[in-house]
Amino acid sequence: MLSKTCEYGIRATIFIALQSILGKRTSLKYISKEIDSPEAFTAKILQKLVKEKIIESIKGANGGFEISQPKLKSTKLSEIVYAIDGYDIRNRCMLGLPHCSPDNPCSVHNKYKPVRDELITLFTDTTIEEMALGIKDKSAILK
Amino acid sequence: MLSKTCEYGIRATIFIALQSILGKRTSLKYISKEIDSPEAFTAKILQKLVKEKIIESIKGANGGFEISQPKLKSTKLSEIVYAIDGYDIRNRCMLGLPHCSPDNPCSVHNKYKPVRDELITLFTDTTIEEMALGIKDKSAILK
DNA sequence: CTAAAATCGGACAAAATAGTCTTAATTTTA
DNA sequence: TAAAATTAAGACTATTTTGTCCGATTTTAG
Ligand code: FES
Ligand code: FES
Repeated sequence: MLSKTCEYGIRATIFIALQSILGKRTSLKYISKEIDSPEAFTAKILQKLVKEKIIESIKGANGGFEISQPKLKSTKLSEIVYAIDGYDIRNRCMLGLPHCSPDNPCSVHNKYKPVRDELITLFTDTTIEEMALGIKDKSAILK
Repeated sequence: MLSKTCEYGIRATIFIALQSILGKRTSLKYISKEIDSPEAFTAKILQKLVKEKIIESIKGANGGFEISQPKLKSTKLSEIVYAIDGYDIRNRCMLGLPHCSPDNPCSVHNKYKPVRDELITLFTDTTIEEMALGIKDKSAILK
């Protein structure tokens, strides 16, 4: 479904968001500890998310990662997914045919399309803040 | 979502099913041509499907692959998926947490679970015959 | 100014997935 | 019976994904 890279990226973003909501900046070391991910690998993913302007990084001592208040509310889960895994998921054929389309459908297209559409809706409707608040009020976990 | 191995496996099974409906037995060479897949790799996948008793193979000249009439109707798409990709998809956490459960949900569990359930329903409700008939009546394609 | 704490960037390594090749075994047909 | 057509099986290779390591850069604190 999602690559491991993307899974780590989403969990890291949620944790950075949580800390930002609490008014704190957080470090790579702490992030990878709290989301239970390999530190060096997570560093690479965070670099990507910084380049894609989903999170912000501050170098040097007392540096770390954070997300601005406006972005917490405006950034959707879909942006993380597309930044890391690309747009392929939006119109990939479930049976691997080169072009998924209603004109040349595979044998499961008509059943799969609605499910995939719901997944895309989930991605585009869910905000980073929303996910982070789930962690804050302890109705969800990160590891 | 599904591995390439699984995609090839499903497409191959659909094609074998179609030929069986038409009363014909079909060969590896023809299958990989008709589903546009690498021949040697497809051979490996078919071996697996034979072992799992989803398709039958007949060795020697005029040999090939086929599916019995009863199995065409009784075998579900889910059986192919589980045989090749395993049961993981049924309860894998979208964010990669080690155990997906409603007791310890990740930040998207409540939204994702229903979508995943629909996917599983798609798998368990769809028969091989149904998929093959879509190819037969030209309402679906295989490559 | 210097040392420590942090991210950045690129090369490298390991593991998983995808795919190939060669030889053996089986069956039909000439 | 021998050749041809076919699947079976195992070793091998290639590619992609996942992950590590190290040195450079930036910033703060003493
Ligand atoms: S053509 Fe296969 S899912 Fe659309
Ligand atoms: S816990 Fe993440 S999808 Fe269920």
